[in-house]
Amino acid sequence: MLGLLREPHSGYDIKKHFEQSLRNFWQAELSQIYPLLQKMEAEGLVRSRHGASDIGPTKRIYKRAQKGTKELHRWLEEGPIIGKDRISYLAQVYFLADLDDIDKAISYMKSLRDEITKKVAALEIIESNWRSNDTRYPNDLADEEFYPHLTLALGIKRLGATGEWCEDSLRKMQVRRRWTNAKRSQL
Amino acid sequence: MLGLLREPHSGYDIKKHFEQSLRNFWQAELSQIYPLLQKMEAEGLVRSRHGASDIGPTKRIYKRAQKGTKELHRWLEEGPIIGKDRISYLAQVYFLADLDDIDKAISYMKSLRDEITKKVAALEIIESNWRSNDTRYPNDLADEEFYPHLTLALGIKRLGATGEWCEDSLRKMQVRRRWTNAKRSQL
DNA sequence: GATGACATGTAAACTGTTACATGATTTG
DNA sequence: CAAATCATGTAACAGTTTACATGTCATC
Repeated sequence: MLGLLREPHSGYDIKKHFEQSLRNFWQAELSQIYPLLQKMEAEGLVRSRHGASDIGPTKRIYKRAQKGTKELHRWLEEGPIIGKDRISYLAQVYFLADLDDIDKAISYMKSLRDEITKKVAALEIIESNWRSNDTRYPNDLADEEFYPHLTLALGIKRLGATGEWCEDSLRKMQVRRRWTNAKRSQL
Repeated sequence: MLGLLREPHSGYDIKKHFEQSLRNFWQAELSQIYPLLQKMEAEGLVRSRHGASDIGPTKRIYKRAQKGTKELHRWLEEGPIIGKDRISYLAQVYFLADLDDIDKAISYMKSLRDEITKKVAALEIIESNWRSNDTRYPNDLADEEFYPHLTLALGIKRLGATGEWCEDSLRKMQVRRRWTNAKRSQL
């Protein structure tokens, strides 16, 4: 939130940012955003003023205060925060054996692959649009756009790797299915 | 938790599992595990009995009930849960421009690369130990071990891709630094 | 007998989601 | 004027972490 509030934005605007550029690695609901903005204002990290909307009712526009910038920089200079990412679908994969049904496991993996494929395609469209709308993309972008580009690039790379893993896994699982069927027909 | 409780375990044992094989995609504290076990028992998903420990005080041993197995299978058959993973360090990367200091940004990325390198090395050691202790690894493993192997393989693959992205990003950033310095010396 | 690992829990604080509630403004 | 979007919020619940509290058993 502090990062986004380098430029003035309303809570509603912030939600749009979460839905657009940040959605690959962070999300937040309006019901979390509004109280947090109020809390941050009480703490002196941001300041608000009223602003007219181009379209729709008036907004409350927040912007980072000096204290907020200091806090943001402190967070950035702490170094990378890693190691706490949860991946729900991996928890499911981990326990697929419990179904004791290789066909169900394979169809699980296929639908995972399909979802991943969709997501990577969506990111690639974002990137190709960016590329065609800005001749500076990617290496001559201003810093404010270059770092977001890096996060997009990682999103594409990771999802691509995940898609390949799905295909690898499917191949391994299909081999196991043949094995199982061979055994069964021996009975 | 239901997945793990196919075999009987105490809360303390479950914590060990989270610290070992599941740590790459899921974690939980004892203070979350114990109340949850109690809640699940009240709901009839698991049953508990007392059990002696090899070492240390007696344990409360939980095991999945039929209802728990049903619930686990329902969850698995729902299909993949995706799209809500948060990656804190990407939020940091996104806003690195705010520091307005390419050297700080580069040292951020270097320390990210170092952390990723460490993690991938740790996973590779787990895998190579597994491989040397079990000749069936990976394709002839029993299902109960094969699916955990898949999650380990994805962990390695994703971290590897992330490490490559760090190196790519560092190269791009170093080019930008030279650019900035060239500009500065023109003044 | 001190230390550390084993073992189980509670309380308070914090974080996040879902549901509810309200109302303004724009567009068809 | 109906529906969609814009805009801001609260309340209840669910999930998670940190700190606190207690006690057992094995090893040095």
